[in-house]
Amino acid sequence: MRVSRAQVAENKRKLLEAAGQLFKTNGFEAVTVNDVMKSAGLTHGGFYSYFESKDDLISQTLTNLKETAEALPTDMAAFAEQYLSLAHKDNFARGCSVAALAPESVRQDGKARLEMTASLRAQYERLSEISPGTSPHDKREAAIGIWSAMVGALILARASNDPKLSQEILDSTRRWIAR
Amino acid sequence: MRVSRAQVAENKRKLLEAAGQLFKTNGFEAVTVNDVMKSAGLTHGGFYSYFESKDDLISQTLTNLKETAEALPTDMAAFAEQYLSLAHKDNFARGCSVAALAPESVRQDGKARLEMTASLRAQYERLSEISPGTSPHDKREAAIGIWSAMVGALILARASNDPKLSQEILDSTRRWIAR
DNA sequence: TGTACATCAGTGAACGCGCGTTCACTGATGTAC
DNA sequence: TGTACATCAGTGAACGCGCGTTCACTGATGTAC
Repeated sequence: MRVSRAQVAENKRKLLEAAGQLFKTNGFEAVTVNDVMKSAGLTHGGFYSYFESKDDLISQTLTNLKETAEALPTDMAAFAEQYLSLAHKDNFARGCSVAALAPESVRQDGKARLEMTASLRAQYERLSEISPGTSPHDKREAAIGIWSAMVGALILARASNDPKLSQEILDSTRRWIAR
Repeated sequence: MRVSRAQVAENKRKLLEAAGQLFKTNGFEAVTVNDVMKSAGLTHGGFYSYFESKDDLISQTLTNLKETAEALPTDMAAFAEQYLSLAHKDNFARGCSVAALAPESVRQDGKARLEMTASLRAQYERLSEISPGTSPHDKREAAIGIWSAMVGALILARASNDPKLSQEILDSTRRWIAR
């Protein structure tokens, strides 16, 4: 049955939020249209009144993740400590979208690639402001190097099935960044 | 029809090599059993005389990738230059297994995780030997930090759909590592 | 070395299953008067 | 404000398709004598 405009807006918000968490946890392919609809309390048939296709859902979800990203801490050491923590390593659903989805975005269509690239640019600009260095050029170079190391460390710590090695990867990378 | 033992060994070698390239290029899920068999000139039905299941193929492929990994350069700067190149960024099939498959291995079964973890350990030990630092502890910490940055940079450079940004990520990370 | 038979790698049709997508229908919402 | 109708979000069955996997069969290889 038909539903109010407010309900439609709320459903779409729920769908995009659920999709973001599911995609970050299980990857684009393993998450089904039905999974996403169920997590908003709907049935799968209604999917196409919200999205044109699964590809459309993916690109809209990436846009949503980019727009709802929380503010960046103002201190690099504090940001690194939180980012390179065991808690973040284990929390795929609410964790970094870039670490979770950048590797998969390579194989997605143009819109998804575009969103991911925009997220990267935004992150480099924000990180440049709190990066070490005397010139804007040096600060940006540091921001890029630091972001490579942080994303790499999170991905590798997650890939390890040995918690001790995961911890060592996070800790060593954090100390090496600050060297 | 039956085939000689030598042919069986050669087929298995071909299958594992093709699977490695296909998985690194398209991911575990997108590559079908049929894709792998075709690339060795066989039909899909024969798959199960070589592997127990697709999961078995995945873990055997990871073992094979680890064992057939080329030797590590003896110089960190030379290694970084080759690893952080546009050529490597564009060459998924023959490129780094860790950057291509570590993000996906998280969702694989125990054997695949085990192989990936072993690959990580081996890489840290090899990189420790050519890393800067005065003590073994410092060298290992540097090796871990450098490997995080290299893998992260390759993944992010691949995620970007703007070649200029990709190049900047690779170059800046390389310079930042050597700072 | 040659022959007869057992083995088994490979083939291709078939299976069950889950996926993305479509569709006819329902009934509450939104709109026109 | 109240009524009559049009709209459309949501439902659940159904679709076509491709996947991993199974299976009966084929015929060359490997083995026993």
